[in-house]
Amino acid sequence: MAEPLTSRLGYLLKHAQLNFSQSGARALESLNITGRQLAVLVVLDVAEPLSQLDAAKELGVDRTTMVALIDELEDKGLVERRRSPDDRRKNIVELTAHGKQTLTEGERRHQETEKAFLAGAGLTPIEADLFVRILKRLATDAETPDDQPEDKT
Amino acid sequence: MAEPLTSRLGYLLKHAQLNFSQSGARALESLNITGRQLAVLVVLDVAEPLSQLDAAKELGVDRTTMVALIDELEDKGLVERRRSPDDRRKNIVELTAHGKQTLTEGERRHQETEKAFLAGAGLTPIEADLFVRILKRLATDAETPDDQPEDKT
DNA sequence: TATTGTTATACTCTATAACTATA
DNA sequence: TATAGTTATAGAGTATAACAATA
Repeated sequence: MAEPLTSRLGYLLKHAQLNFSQSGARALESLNITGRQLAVLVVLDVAEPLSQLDAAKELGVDRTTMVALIDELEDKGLVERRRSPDDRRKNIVELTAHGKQTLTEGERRHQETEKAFLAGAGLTPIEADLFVRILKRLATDAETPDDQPEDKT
Repeated sequence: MAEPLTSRLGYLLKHAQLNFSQSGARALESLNITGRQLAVLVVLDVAEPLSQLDAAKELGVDRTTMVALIDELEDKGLVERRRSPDDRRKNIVELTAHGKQTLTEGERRHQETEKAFLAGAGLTPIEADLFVRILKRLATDAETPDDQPEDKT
């Protein structure tokens, strides 16, 4: 009758994401960071150091969430907070030497994981490239027009 | 330096999924069910009615989670529990007439949402089809080989 | 008054442990 | 003893409200 669950787009996106994040977690395990933490390091690794709020906006999370994320990274010695001299309300967050090393190696593993993930599903490089380009459109075209069909039940 | 966040596969999968589930939620809003609840109805709509545990396995959730899901659906009058005569430990869960109507209309809207979502990103039907086939492989090829690279930091 | 970081709190989602009734 | 459903509880993950320091 109804299509099987495994052909539903929502299910597929969710489980593809789950599979990938598990692969990523495995790859980062011995580096002692999570994928989430690596993403924060990526955000923070810019020429002009960011405040916590800037980083939060960049990552698309709340500033209260960013407090906890920075806490974790600081506990591991990967970043350091310091008061901004320009505006003493702000914490400037910068990578430590250890943080930079971890970022470099984490990124290497991340790239490797992406390649392995796409190749592991038997995708040719051309297919993989097409897939990622399509995915990018679906991830960023935030607003599909609101059709809001009539209630016919 | 590092690739921008928006080209990371994990980020793209997560946000594509978020976008889609928001579209789905909007489409189902006036039907008064969530995407999750519709998925449960899909699972339950089979010739041989399922027990709660069977349905949980089918959906890939815990049996305690299924209790709450069935509670919600029963409160809305979409399903009914009855004790299995064969094994009185089991609850057989069946769609009510209202549940069947809701499922039919929900599925119609869901299909419409999928089409709109893929078309909305400017995908041709051929691209959309290819995308879904690739996604299916990525969602189901659960285990990528564990490379577990050396710690080079 | 508004903003940044922080804390306390709450809410969602989900799983584990323990209870009950059945087998 | 084991299984199905249930409840209580706890753990992520994240957000809202309130507070202190600063602007």
